[in-house]
Amino acid sequence: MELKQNIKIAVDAIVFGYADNKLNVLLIKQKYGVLKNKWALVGGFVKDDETLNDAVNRELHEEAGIKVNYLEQLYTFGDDLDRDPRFRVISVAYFALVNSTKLVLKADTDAEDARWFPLDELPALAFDHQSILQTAQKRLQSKLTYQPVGFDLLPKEFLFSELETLYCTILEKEIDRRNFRKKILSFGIVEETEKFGNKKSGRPAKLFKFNGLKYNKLAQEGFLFDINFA
Amino acid sequence: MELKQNIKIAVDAIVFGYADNKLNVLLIKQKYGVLKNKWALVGGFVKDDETLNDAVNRELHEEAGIKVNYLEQLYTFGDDLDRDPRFRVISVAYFALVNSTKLVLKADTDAEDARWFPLDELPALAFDHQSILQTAQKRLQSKLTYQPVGFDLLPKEFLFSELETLYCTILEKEIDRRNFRKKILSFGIVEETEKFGNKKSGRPAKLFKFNGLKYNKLAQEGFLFDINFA
DNA sequence: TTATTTTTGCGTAAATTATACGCATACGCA
DNA sequence: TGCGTATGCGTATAATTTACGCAAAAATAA
Repeated sequence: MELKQNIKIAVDAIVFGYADNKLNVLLIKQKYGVLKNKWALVGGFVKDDETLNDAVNRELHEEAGIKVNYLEQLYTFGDDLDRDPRFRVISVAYFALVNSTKLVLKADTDAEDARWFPLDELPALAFDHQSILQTAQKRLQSKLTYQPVGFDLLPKEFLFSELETLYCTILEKEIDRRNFRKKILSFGIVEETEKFGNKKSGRPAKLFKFNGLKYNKLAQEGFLFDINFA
Repeated sequence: MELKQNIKIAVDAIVFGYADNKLNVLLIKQKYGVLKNKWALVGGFVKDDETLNDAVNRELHEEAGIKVNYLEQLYTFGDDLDRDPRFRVISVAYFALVNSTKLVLKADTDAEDARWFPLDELPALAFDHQSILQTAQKRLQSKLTYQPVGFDLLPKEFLFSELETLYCTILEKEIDRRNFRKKILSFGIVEETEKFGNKKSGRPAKLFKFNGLKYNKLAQEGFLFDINFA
């Protein structure tokens, strides 16, 4: 077959983190190339002998030095022929969650700088990364309502109030505290620990932890986690 | 930049049709190449100057001569380095619905034959197309429960019993006829026509039609079409 | 010390929605 | 005319969601 295709294939990762009641996204500033001094998503070209999955994890490691908590394919952007001014690039975007934005971001190989940006304080982004980010945010919002991915954004042990604030922040709406607690507890996928978290004031609250095994079991049985509130 | 990437990018389409209370899939048999005499999904390589979307529509036209009713990106398969024995191929799979499997399938350019296969009578498929098809079937099942895509598989005017049977067939479960009707009607997105459909026996039933405008309006307002039954 | 504020944890009534049916109607057919 | 079959409407009951009340436990202010 004399197929001569001149399209490059890349992967990009939208990494969400959560800290101080804010949703953050990981961005990097490239040292070289057209992206010099512009903020962009973590990403790069796929090597001939690596899977898409390996490519994303490699870029995450090389450009920011992190391992993510949750990773799934988001969408493949290939309908804009001029996404990249250099040549035709099709990008497979991945959606990732990490449970601490306090983790060390090492700016290694290609990246000059790697930083967390709150979603409401974004700098100008390279290429079509702004639009990819919006797609990712929508995915996070909808995912949160039928899959307990919120735990991937929190530390292993957390307060119920933290989980609740996370839901309110991401879904951008008010949720009744008592009904939220009841619903989440009814699933049986969070467990009480003996420890207490410390806040400045108010009644001390127990720390809870997510039971991944229980979740997997229920998910396998086809249980639906309908986490919607009026 | 001295980037030398040797990966080909293809598109594949999983086209679902519905006829005689069965869910069908469109498959083609190639005339030339490694796929000679093997059944496969509609698909092919993306041209340098066409969008992914254009590529799918072109292949659908060239290989089967059809225009689909519903089309959306499904998933990008690129984690198996040996999907294609010839060289590394990453395939962006699309999910499509057509409202009549009676439509003329012209076997044109590359395809020797194009045919509808009931999901329970599939031939051996090329490459990893079997697994792609399974992903598509899951997508169809879940999509049916929160987006009224069932209408894209039926003719413009249909009987309620036909719509109900379609849901039962795709979701592979029994649904109470009366509750199903009540729920669908409650959304206000199907309208009664003056016409009657003809069946062999039983009370004559009115033909209904889907109101796409009304659906778009509700969808935009964020209305949730929860089409789940016990 | 005592009152006030804040946050937690449990509970409950009302509204809404889902589920499981009953049954009269309207045809074809013997 | 009676029977089989499919349609269209209705309704009681169960389950779930929603909207709150309120006491307990701590920090903080008076």
